[in-house]
Amino acid sequence: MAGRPKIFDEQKAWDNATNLFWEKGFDATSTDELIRTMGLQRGSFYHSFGSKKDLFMNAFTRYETLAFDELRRQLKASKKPMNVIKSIFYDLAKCSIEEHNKGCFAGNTITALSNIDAELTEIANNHLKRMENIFFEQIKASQKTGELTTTTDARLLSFSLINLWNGINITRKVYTSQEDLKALVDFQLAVLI
Amino acid sequence: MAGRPKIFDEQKAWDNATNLFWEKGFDATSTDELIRTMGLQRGSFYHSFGSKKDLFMNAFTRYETLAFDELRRQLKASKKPMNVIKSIFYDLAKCSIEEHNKGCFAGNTITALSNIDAELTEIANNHLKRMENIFFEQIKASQKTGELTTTTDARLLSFSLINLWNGINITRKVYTSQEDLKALVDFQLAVLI
DNA sequence: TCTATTTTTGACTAATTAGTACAAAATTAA
DNA sequence: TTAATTTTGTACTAATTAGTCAAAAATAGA
Repeated sequence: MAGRPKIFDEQKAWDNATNLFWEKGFDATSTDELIRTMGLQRGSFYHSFGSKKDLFMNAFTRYETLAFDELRRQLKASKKPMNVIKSIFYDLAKCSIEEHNKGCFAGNTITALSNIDAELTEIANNHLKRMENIFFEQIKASQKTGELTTTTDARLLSFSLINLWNGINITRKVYTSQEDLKALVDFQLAVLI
Repeated sequence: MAGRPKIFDEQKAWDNATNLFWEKGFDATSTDELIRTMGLQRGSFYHSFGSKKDLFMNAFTRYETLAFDELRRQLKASKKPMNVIKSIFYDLAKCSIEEHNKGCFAGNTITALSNIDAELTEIANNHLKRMENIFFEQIKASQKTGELTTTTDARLLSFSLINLWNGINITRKVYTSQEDLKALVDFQLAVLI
């Protein structure tokens, strides 16, 4: 396999594209800005990444894989995996204003595109469903091991958690106080006993 | 005051513009589509409504006034005003898929524009803060009258309610089952005793 | 060195965007 | 009837949009 070698940093190009899409959303991110941010030329962009939509889908999938692999690794490694899940929410509360404004990549996408692009909406929908399912599986497991003593239905708890996730990712854009957000998380996670 | 009278229905023009912005968001709504939907001509549009952004701001304010006036009226008229607040959430759970996909006008706006347009984001932020404050005032009042017996801090409860609102308005786009959403609302509103 | 393969480069297109200009038509008060 | 006022309709602009294309450049292997 010969050919002129790529001169841009592929990992960084993906990271920068993901970050830009996450911050500004699919529609408000122009190809011009993507190309600049990713550090390549117009032709190379379309040659290497297909189209703006292709890039978004692949960037999202890459982000999802990285995030879930890491979460599953942490859950497996922990002796109290429910604490890993709880810390997901406490981490949100600790974010800076810039991070607050980024919000949830999936939630942002669904909100912006649910009446615009069915394909991208479905990808983001599936992400949240997978996340809820990770919560569900862990809650069920922790109820078996005794880490959790609550007898509340695991599905209801996981559904409530994904809803908490969705809520905080908007609420923290409006209310940036870390103490207030922490108090909210305390209050909401009190059911996980 | 002389002058040629308007031939388009002003109320309906506002309603249609609001609805379109609500469904598709500020950026994804083009002036072409606005003009068509509002039933007027390009010249009349800019003459009567200024600019796309002016129209959005005025449409949002009009929507906000209508919604909050109605809510305050209901709270005043009811003997159990906390039931009015509870029904806000149960009503969300009962929506059709199309209504689910519309979501919250304010939440949509914040999500789409928080890194794009500070002015429109602030208007939508204030809307959610006002809503949370209506919750707060009512909870405080109902704790005094005895309608609520819980001693949980009124601010924490109202904060939790606005977060529930934000969450459900995304969650219901992903999980459209009315029973599941009702169960979530039941579970979350159990603190209002 | 030659060749096949791949990437880079930058100018190009066609469509869409928000907004403007302005004359003609319509309406009403005086 | 007329002067004042407003809407209408349409052609226009300037900027931005996503995406295309062909030629030049760089490599590995024969």
